Amino acid sequence: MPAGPRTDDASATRERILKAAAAAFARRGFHGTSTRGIAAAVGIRQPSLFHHFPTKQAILAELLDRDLGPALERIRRIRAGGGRPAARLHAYVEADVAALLGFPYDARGLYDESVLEDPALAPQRAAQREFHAEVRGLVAEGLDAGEFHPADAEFVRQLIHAMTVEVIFQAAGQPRSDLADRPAAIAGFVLRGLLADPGDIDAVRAEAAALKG
Amino acid sequence: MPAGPRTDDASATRERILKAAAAAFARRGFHGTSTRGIAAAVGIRQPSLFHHFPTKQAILAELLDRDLGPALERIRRIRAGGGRPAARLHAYVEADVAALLGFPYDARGLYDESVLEDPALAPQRAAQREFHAEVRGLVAEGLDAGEFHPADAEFVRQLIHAMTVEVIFQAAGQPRSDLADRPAAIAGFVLRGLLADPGDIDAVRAEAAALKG
DNA sequence: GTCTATACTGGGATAGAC
DNA sequence: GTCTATCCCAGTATAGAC
Repeated sequence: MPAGPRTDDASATRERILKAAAAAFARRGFHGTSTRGIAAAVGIRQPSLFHHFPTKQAILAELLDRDLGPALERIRRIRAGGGRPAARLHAYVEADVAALLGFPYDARGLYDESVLEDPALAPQRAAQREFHAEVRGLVAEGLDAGEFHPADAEFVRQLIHAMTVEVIFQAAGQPRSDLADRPAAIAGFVLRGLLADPGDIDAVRAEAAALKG
Repeated sequence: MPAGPRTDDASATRERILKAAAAAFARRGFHGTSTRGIAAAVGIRQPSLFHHFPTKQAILAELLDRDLGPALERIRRIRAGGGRPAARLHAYVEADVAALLGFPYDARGLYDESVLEDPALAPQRAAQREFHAEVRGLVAEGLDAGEFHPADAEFVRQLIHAMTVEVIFQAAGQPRSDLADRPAAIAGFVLRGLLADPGDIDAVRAEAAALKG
């Protein structure tokens, strides 16, 4: 049990650094954010940051890990389960949007710039690739089954990604209660846009709800 | 007629700077892009940039102007015209996506970071606000007419924005011929997602086509 | 219109005291 | 674990020759 007052303080500060850094990345982008600015927001001096993280990139890496890890787990669980592709995609979009809204750090700045191309962030880049491949695979299943309008799976994946991410730009500064309907709203919007047979939407929604429970 | 060989060279270099800067902003973001990098891509030395643009921000400002000016004109023309809101929205999305695909500079890096908040870019920020207000107004018309699923107009506007912008992330490095169907594909996707009556989509598409001609 | 040389600033990271 | 002091580099922008 390596926990004690000193450890608690340290991890609390680490947490505040992650929060402040995420907020700053969201506002100014990674390159536009200075370690001095992060430190000021936390209430410590700039060099003190480096007691908690070896580099500025390491802060970003940790934020990415905390987002990507659960995201990968979610999509893999859904892909491994049963149900028709359209229902599983609906369930995935709902779960992903809900997770983004519940993410305790501001995720807006995490994926914008191509900071991921830096070799130091290769693991995170790889995780993101895997995640995208899983989503694309799920879309491809629906296309192969003839459930969706014919389209390029990667193109559709990007549209879905754009919409799920968009919700966090809305979320900033809004009360949670106003956003409770977002997961279902976005999943519904996506599926209505995709489904070859529009009348199918209610059945898909019902099956997706069953998959959740 | 202020044109001559020297002027041609100068404006040609200006053009190459805009292209190179846009590509760099897309890859690294505004803050992640150095004037040295832009100059190297153009094939001149870093200080020579400042003969063509007073500051690095001025390069971004010009790129924004070239995108926002026509975009505002497009949405205003559509809003001033007739037709039911759903058809006009379809026509707008098609026109906007087509324009983005035809934009001669890489637009991916132009709106990501909140560089627009800098006072030096206040005019561009104002233009963007106006543009958003027009789109939101068009969406609100459709909502008021009962043509769309009930939703927040600003939320819908952001979803539309995310999808139209997403296309330029796809466009990078792809042959134009593969993208010819994108405007119609995205407009169709958006309208299917929005329409309260899914069976309406063909009528909307037909009226949108008439509006174009 | 582009060059070299350079001023000046801000930012990431280290050293070492407390 | 945080501090002060400081190093070092990258980046924007200017001066002035050609």
